[in-house]
Amino acid sequence: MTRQQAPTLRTVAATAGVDVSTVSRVLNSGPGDRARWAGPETVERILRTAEELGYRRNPHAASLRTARSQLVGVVVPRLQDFVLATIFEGIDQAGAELGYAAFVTNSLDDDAQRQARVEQLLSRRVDGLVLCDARTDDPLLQMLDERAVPYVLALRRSGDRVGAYADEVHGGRLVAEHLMQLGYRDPAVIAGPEYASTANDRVDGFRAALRAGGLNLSDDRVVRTGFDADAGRTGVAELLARGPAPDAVFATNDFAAIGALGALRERGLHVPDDIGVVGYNDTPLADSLPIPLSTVRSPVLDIGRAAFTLLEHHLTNKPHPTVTFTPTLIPRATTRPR
Amino acid sequence: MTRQQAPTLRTVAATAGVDVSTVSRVLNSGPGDRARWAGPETVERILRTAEELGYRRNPHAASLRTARSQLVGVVVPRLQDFVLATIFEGIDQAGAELGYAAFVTNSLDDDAQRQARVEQLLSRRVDGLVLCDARTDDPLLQMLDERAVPYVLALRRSGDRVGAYADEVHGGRLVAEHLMQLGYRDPAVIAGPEYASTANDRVDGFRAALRAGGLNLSDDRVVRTGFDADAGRTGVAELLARGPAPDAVFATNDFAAIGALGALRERGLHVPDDIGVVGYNDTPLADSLPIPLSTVRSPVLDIGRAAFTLLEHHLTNKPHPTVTFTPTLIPRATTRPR
DNA sequence: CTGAAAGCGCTTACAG
DNA sequence: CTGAAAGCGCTTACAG
Repeated sequence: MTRQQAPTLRTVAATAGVDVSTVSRVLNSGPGDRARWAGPETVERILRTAEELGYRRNPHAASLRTARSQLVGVVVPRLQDFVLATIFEGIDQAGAELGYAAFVTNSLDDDAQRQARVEQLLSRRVDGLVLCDARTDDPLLQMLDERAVPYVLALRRSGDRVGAYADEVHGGRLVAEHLMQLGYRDPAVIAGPEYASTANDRVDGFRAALRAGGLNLSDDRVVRTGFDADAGRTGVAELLARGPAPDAVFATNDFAAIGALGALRERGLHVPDDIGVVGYNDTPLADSLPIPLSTVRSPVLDIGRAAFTLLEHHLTNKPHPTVTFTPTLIPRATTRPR
Repeated sequence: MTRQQAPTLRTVAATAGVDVSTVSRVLNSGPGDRARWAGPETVERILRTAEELGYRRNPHAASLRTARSQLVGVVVPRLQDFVLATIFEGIDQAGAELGYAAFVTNSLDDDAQRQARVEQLLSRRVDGLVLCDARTDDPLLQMLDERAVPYVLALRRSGDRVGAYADEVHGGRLVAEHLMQLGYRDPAVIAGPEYASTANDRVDGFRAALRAGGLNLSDDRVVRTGFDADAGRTGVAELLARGPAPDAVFATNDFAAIGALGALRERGLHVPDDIGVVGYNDTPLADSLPIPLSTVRSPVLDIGRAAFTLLEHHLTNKPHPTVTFTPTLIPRATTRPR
């Protein structure tokens, strides 16, 4: 059996005995206003014929005509990262509900790669972009602004650009309050890279809450590394090299926290008895580790959904103000009362 | 500043003083055979003009005309799974090199969802599909066969359909040989769901190698659960409920292995002293766990790349036989000589 | 309420 | 080597 010749609007029109324009109008109207375009029995006949023939509109023809592709492009640092994969899923879900399809692509937080990926997406004629890899200072965004390309941000902020975010400052604050409440007095931070607003905001919130609680986070209690397990190991090594061990470590990412856990173990420091550890993101594994990890969870699926909605509002000239979601602290076994 | 009016072939043709057909032919030829379509200085002029005007072909117009979209659809069980995200990345990379773009979507291993996702992809007029969620018995694939939709499989097999796979039987064998070599004599298996060929093949290879080594894997040493950490916990509970503890556990997935690690710990069984544990996939975290996990690694990026190549060969009527990649054992701290 | 026509931006036989 | 023409499958003013 060979691939069936896909029926076109013309086929449907001929079979139903009406003009293609009528079929087009009926098929593109909601159940509510179909009556505006054809008599009830004509509508019924068209619908039935399209159904029987298995008609599907050719999106390329429609795009060509309307100059709208119903396609969006999503740029993430790494799709292998659970948080980003989930944000994409949210975008994809919300998009599908409105007839949009989404392309995703990895930027690897690399300038050249980001640039190339965005150009490819634009070549594919996406209607707009969701960028999940914004930098605090970001020339790419300026370029998009100049070219008037519709886009929104997600997760990572840049200036006061519109996007769907988690309240990372609040997240950092939750961690500090949790630690203070348990009696920790000398915490340290292993933070992600400077170009990510998320890492910065978490540290800021953490520091502010500590101060409000009468504690000071000195510079030698903060180390900036990356987002992976290796960063956690390096971070612990660095902190311990600087002097006496802190009584808790806040890693701004679960992977870094897990790396830290390993490094602490090698040095004979017991968690949570000798030292507390808190991560960020609530990675699926956090719950299932031999010592379940205390961490912070943000509603990342919702962030993805909201980002798409923002973009769609942008594309249809509706208001689309920034939205911010609130994270929650998930206390588990790597912290406990002292 | 408003979005620039995108230059079309017509603009380029007018500016260069030639016909659109000439521009089209020149732009669509490789550097080698451009000379077939225009004189050298004409070619040069066209290329320069297109460059200066920032011309990009409208892919929707091209698709409409050629009935080829240069789009492929990828269906994965879950993009949140590192292995699947990496396979997608391979497909996307290899596709981009040949001018293809890829859509990904989650099937969640759910029949209705898979069906719906595939239909959406087909509505978008993808040229073909890469399916990473095939089942041992799979009605969806039969449907695609009947409709003559071009597709290839990746990772999970179904019958003898063409795809890019890892030699999972070999992977299972590697685990068994590793354990026997270290002196383990009574291993158990926590296996993924029956509908996934990967889980079945790993168990088959494991069992065969054990037998070759004079060991027998009895039925009560095998428990079938799922692919996540919870499955690992449940698996351990089930195994221990059946009688004396095994001296090793092979979980066919790292997440399950990590869940197992947690459950063993709660029961006071020390890894690797009391019991060895081996996972599968070499998840990023495996290396960084407090007790680094022994596991098996398959070249999943290559599997993704190969899957795309297979599909592209299919689409262009070139031979495209199944390809199989060989996994490697990564011994770490959850197993050791007894 | 329905139809006829134009045109979106390409590619590709067909001529010359 | 280059051009003129047709047509892919839609949508949308414009008529009536």
